[in-house]
Amino acid sequence: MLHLRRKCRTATRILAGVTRSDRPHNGTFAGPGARKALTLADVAAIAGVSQMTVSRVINGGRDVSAATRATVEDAIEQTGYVAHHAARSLVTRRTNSIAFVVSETQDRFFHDPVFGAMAMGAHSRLAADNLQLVSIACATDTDRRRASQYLRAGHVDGALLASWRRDDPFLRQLADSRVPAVMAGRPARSISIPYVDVNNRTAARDVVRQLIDAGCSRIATITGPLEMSSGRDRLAGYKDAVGEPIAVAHGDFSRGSGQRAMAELLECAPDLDGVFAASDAMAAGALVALERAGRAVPDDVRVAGFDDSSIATEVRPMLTTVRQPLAEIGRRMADLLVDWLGGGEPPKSVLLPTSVIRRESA
Amino acid sequence: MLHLRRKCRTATRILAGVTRSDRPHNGTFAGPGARKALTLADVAAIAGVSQMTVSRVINGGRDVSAATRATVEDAIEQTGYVAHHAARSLVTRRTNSIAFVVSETQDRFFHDPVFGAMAMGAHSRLAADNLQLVSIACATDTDRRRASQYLRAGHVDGALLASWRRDDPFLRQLADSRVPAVMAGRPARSISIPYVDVNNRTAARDVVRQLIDAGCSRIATITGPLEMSSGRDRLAGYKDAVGEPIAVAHGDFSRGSGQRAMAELLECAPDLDGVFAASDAMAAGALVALERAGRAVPDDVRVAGFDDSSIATEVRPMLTTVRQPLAEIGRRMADLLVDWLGGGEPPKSVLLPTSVIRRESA
DNA sequence: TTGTAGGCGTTATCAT
DNA sequence: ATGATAACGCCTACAA
Repeated sequence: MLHLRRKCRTATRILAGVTRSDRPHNGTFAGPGARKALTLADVAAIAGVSQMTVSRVINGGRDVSAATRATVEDAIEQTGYVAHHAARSLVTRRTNSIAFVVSETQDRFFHDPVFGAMAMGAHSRLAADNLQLVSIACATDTDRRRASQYLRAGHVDGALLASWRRDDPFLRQLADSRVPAVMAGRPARSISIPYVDVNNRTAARDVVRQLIDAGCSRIATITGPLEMSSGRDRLAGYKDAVGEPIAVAHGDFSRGSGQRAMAELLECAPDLDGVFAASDAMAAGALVALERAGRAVPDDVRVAGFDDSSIATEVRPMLTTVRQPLAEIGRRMADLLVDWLGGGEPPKSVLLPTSVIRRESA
Repeated sequence: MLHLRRKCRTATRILAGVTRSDRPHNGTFAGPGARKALTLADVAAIAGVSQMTVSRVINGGRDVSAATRATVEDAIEQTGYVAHHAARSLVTRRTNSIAFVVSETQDRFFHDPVFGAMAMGAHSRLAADNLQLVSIACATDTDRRRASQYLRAGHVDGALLASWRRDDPFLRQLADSRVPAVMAGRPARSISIPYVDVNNRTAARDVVRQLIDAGCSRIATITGPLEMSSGRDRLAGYKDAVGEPIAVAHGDFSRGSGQRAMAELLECAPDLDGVFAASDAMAAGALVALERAGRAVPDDVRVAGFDDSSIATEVRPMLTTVRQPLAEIGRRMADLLVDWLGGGEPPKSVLLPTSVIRRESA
């Protein structure tokens, strides 16, 4: 919506008088524990029935007469009663919540659209079962220990794992625990966690071949962390396509690391005419470094990324990249987990297809 | 790190043989409930002591002889025992976790660095007390209802709230509940939730004056949601500086909305020579729209943003903007909440300072 | 259709 | 220093 001054008196008038900045103020707060916590017994007393009846109404209301149900619902409405999670969970063994645990800093967690896309997919699947998705970022060992404890203590019914190094001890610990978990990307062989992944190796090979087909003969690469399957496999795919690597620089999938790595590559292999970055974020960083070095993309140097996250179309030139269905990956992870929780059987892992997307950078 | 082919045989050799893509495989999984859940009694039996002793060891180990403690710790280590959260929480009334609840889609949640910076600040403060931060995004009413239930059911000890419209019914519901919560930004007057904020109005006024000082005489604005205090106040500040608005377009703080709004502004006020966007993300979107329209920034049109999030330095030209201390805001929110949980007293709200940062766009 | 009794796994209280 | 016992608030039986 847009309002020109002339055209939109209404909007302007509505705003008048409500836009003054207020100073901080504080009303009166009940404070935690000020009001005694409401229990089933309280609501039952108000409704004039037994706890059991209230419980029934809350959990579906079956086998309750319409009249008493109405009474009880009134009481619930009036008191704002919500069943205490811990008490309920203790007996039902369910929390109705699922954790999305990413082994990254809060900053990277909230900055890389890859996680957003996955979370969106997972969220939509979980919402169908009214499961609450809670996200956890854990970058340090202390963080990971805390998160691991959190999961194993039973705060959630299961976990979705992303951006973990393939043999992380906490991953192993989780696999040994009874917490159902599904990973994005493959763990080490010795760790039995079902996963959803793409064939990173062939996908990387294909996009590098695209670079070759476009005329590149000296293609360098910026890798992801080699402790993660995706990092290793994408490097392997690059090698499959180019044979002997011209130059290899290591990043951590982040934009900043991509920029640094590109600067290094330019120094060590100034004659390169193509770069495959193992993530769009790193490719975006590479673009900045190339611009600073006065290299035109794609004319002097062609650049390819990986992910097809929203970054790919936000940067100029827009990135040629490997599309992996991020939201679908999240959805499938959630799907496997929910099935697992329902059926009791650990699910089979899944491989999803990728495709090469040609845009401006190559 | 970078490895030229010649220089880094080691790295290459290390990789050889481990990079083959594996097909999906599944080991044997215990599955949920396959192994009987471990309890205090089990550990106690193994250690040959009472549950109480094990409990003591877990919770600090005071009043336990060194010998028995060692025995018990062995048993815990050996079994991988972790106390069941629900049972413990039922009696202690503590969960040792805090929710960061943002009223946005998963996508926006994970895409706007503003939230990342806040979360980082909050996380660092909470980590000091070993509190787990869990993040929740709720864009729809269904989502918000679920999140509200989650909070009121006692899954967490308290909540950090961000990006809520000032009079959201769920906000009100939360304020009426016994869940301690601290907001980023001011709620409606009638809603008593302590908050951490900046003076959006004077900050916006100052950055618009900067535009004026730079020579702009026809400054339009792209607002945030007017249902949020920050959106309202930043618009008010803009008006304070310019008097009669040239043109006003409305966005939702997101990049895409900024691009759309800028396109509208160009259509309705083609002679504008300055734009104040109420967020860096929208300013970034505006930059794209201006580029497409062939307007040079800052030569033809000067652009100012708000937040000084990482976006401000990622786009070209880099954004002149209002710096608000996002991480500090998160930290203070966490601080207030932790104090509240400890002291029982609802905290006083806090205003943090801002400053105008001049970069390339204005 | 409704109510009563018991137990989920832990910690707090009180003995010893 | 250690152990027995009673809550915590809810739900699953079973009984009425």
